[in-house]
Amino acid sequence: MIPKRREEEIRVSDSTVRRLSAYYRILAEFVERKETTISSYDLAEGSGATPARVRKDLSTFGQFGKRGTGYDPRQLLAEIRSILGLDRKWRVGLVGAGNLAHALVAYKEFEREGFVIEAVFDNDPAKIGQLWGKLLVEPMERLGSLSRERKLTIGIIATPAGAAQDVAERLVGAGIQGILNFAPRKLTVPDHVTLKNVNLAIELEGLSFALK
Amino acid sequence: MIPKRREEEIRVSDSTVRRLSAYYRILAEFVERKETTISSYDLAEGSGATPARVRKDLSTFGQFGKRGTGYDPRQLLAEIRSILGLDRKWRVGLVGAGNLAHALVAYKEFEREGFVIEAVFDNDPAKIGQLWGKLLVEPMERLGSLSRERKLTIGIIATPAGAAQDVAERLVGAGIQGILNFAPRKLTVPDHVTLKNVNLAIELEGLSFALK
DNA sequence: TCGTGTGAACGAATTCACAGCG
DNA sequence: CGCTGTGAATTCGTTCACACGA
Repeated sequence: MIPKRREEEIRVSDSTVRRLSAYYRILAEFVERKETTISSYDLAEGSGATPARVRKDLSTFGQFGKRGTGYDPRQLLAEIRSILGLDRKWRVGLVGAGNLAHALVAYKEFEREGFVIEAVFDNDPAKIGQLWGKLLVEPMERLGSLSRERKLTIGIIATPAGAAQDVAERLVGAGIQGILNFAPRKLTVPDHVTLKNVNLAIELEGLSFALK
Repeated sequence: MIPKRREEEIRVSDSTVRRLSAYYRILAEFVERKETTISSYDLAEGSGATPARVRKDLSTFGQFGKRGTGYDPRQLLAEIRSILGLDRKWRVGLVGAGNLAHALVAYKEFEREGFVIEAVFDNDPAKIGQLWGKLLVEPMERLGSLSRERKLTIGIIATPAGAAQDVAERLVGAGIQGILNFAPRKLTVPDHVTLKNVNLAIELEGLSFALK
């Protein structure tokens, strides 16, 4: 209802952002089911948080609820969409045209949230020129020119570990603002570029530790 | 050097486990390069932690370093391998034979750390019977019998969201101990089964928030 | 001397508990 | 009354700083 003024320089932790993502998905379900209210208890149950935590998270950004009633799913969904920056289109370039890239291109969730893969690059002649849906697999040489031409803002690295740092530098050189790295290698990028890493092995190691 | 007695019921946070995974990879590089020592500063730099944090993390499990010198990479690698439970073989069943599954089967890191994919399942007749390297794509009906036959302990769900809960229940029924879920759906499993979720969209949403 | 191991200090995240409002 | 919004209390994770031993 009353969003907080943006200039207050709110500090938001990484875990808060991850929870907002979780709330976002629960809200989408509630809207889908045409529910007219949702409580912090509902959001807590679906996301694994506590009701107090949910309310604290939301209150960071404004006062969106009605006391005694709860939140309006449709409205809160819109608020969180805006908070997460999902109310705009993100043009994404995907580097490395392997199986993981294939999976990412096929991942419906991305498009739904405004992440549109606008280009796929690889340096394997056997892959260059392949048609992936509407996308043509492009040679690495075109990364710079196409990034600018198609106004890409996010790059996804889905190459083998050995190529990752080089690819990151090319992406930075092409003016990309954020990088999502799936290669199991620590990358170095300038401060003005945001880097997120996903390491599939870490999750399995977490399971291994828990089961041991 | 002196590992801590295990019965002390040490509480280890999720973030500690994730950092141990990071140290593990740095140590593997040091061993590869035949370095004879590694300090908490080296481990901190490579993992994004602080030296104090590294030492605290390690001291949770024992005293592995030499004062004034550092740690022996080979020895510390072995310790962490044991702590993470990577000193044994984990037999993994993969459900859903799509592109993501393909990527996971091809992911070299898994095998290297003891995670061996022993079976792949799908319910699509077009996929059943396909040969993936040495693996035959099996029909879902065989999940129970094959899980037991091949002593699978971990199940990976790489199906569409709609099938995930059903698959999880079949895995639980087949006696699996841990589940790694890639489907964007909240799953319910009994307490004795460990569940880890990986949601590819969450990471992109984090980027979106940071860039907005 | 150098870097570990660790209690103590600190800061961040979470939970408690209740005032406030529909 | 029911559920939000939020200070206060608490728990948990991190950093500091230094004693200790190689």
